[in-house]
Amino acid sequence: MDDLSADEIREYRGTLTKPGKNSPHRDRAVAENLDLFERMKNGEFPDGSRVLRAKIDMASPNINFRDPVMYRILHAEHPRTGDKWRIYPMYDWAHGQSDSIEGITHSICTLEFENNRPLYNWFLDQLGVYHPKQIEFARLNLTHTIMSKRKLLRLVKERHVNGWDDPRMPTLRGLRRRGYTAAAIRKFADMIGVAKANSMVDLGMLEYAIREDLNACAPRAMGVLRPLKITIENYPEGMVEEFEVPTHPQDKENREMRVVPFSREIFVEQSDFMEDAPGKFRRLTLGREVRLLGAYYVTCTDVVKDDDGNVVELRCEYDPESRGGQSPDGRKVKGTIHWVSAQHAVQAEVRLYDVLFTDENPEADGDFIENLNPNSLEVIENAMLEPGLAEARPGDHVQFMRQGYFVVDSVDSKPGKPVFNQTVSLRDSWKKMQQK
RNA sequence: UGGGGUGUGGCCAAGUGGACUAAGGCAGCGGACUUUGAAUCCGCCAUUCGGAGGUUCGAAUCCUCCCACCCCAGCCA
Repeated sequence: MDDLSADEIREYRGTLTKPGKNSPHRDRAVAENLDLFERMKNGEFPDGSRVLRAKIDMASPNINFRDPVMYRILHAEHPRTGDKWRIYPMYDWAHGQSDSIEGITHSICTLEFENNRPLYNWFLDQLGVYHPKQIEFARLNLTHTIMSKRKLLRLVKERHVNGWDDPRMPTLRGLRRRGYTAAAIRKFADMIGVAKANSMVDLGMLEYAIREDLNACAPRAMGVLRPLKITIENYPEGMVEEFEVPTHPQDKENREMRVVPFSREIFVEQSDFMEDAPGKFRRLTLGREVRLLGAYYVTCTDVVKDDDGNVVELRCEYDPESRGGQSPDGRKVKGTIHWVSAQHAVQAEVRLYDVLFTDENPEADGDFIENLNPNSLEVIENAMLEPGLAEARPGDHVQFMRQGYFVVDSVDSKPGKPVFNQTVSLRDSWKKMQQK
C-alpha cells in the first residue's frame, strides 16, 4: 500500500534515463497492507489517497516495472458490482488475468503494448495461473483518416461528423452505412496482411476491395446526379417507349432485365456535355453523335443558354434506326451516356463523400481537426433516377452506371423515398486524362 | 541520451543461408476490347532487400558496427 500522491509517485519513478527510488511506504508490514487494502476496497478512503502497488524494481530500465500501480480508489458505480468495490484494477494487472480466465491462447494487441508484455508475463508468473501469450502487431493506419478511438470520439463529440455511424467514419458502423460489405472488408484485410512494421495503407486499397465486391453483385441502374435537360426534337411528342436493359451487363450468367421508359425530354449529366470539347471528348457537344445507353443515338443540334450564358438545355435529334443502341449501318459511336426520362424520373437525395481529411496523414503535425476536409460531404437534393429506383430498400446496393456504387441509407430513407449514400465512385480514367 | 520495437519498389507485403538475377496485391504506365472513359484481358514496373564491413562455394536471410523511424516516465488502455 502506498500513500504517496500521484505527483509524488511520478517524482519517485525517475525518468527514462534515471532510475527511480523506493517509496517510503514500500516496506509496510503485510498485516497492515492487508488491512489498508480491505478498507480501501470498502470505500473508507477518498479517491487518490492511496494505491496498491506491486513491489518489483524501482531501477528497472523498463519503467513499467518500477512498482506499478495495481489498484486505485475510485468511488464509481460499477455496472455489475455496484458500490461493493471502491477500487479498480489497472490494465496491466487485470489484462493477463482476464485472458487467463478466458483461456485465451494468444492475446493479440497493438505495438504500443510491447513494453507491457514483460509485466503481463510477470504478473501471470507470480500468480502461477494459466499463462496466455501476448503478441503485438501494428495497428491499421489508413491514409486520409484516423483510427484512434479517442480521436474518433472527438469527431463525434465536437460534431464534425454525424455520429459513430456517419458514412465518413472508418468505424464498422460507418463503413456498413456507407455500403461496404462484410466480404469487401474481409478482402481488404486479406490484401493488407498483418505485420509488426508501422505502416500506412493507401485508401485506394480499401476502395479497390469494395469495388471488386460490388462490381460482381450490384445491380446497375441509371441515375443523373446533376441534371441537364435534353429535348429530342424529332421524337414524337407524348410518345413513351419502354426499353429492356440488362441489370447485370457484366455478368454472363445473370441475364436479368429491367424496363426503363424513354420519352422526348430526358435528363443527362451536366458533365456529359462540353461546349468546346476536345477531340477526345466522347460525349455530347454540338454535332457529335452519342449513344443513350440502351436507347438511341442522338446528336446535339442546339444549345440553350440563360441570360448569364449558362447552358440550361440541349436540343438534339435522334436516329430512329438506332433503337436499342445500335444502327443497321453498323456505324460506330464512341460515347455512351446514361439518361433518365424527365417525366418518369424519381427525384432523390444523393450524398457524395470525399476523404474526411485532406492530408494523407492527418496526425502528422498539429491538431488533426485542422486537416478536416470541408467538402467531405456533398448533398445532392434533386438527383433524377430511373423510376424503378423508387422501390429500393434500405441497405440495397446499386451501381449508378458510369458513376459509382451507392447504397440506400438505412437511417434517413422513407418507404418510396430512398436516400442514396455513395459507397465509392467508379474509377475514372477520363478525369485522369484531363488532369494531365 | 535507459529500455523495447521496426526497416524489402510510390503504398501494403511474402521470403529468415542455395530452385531469390526477390512472390503477390494496390497505385502507376502502355496496349486490346468495350452499348458503363467501368469491368475484363495482355504487357511494363526492385540486378536489389536502411548503410558499411565481415563469415560462406553461396547472404534479404548469419556476425559486427552504424543510420533512420516508432513506443515507454497515467492512480489511461
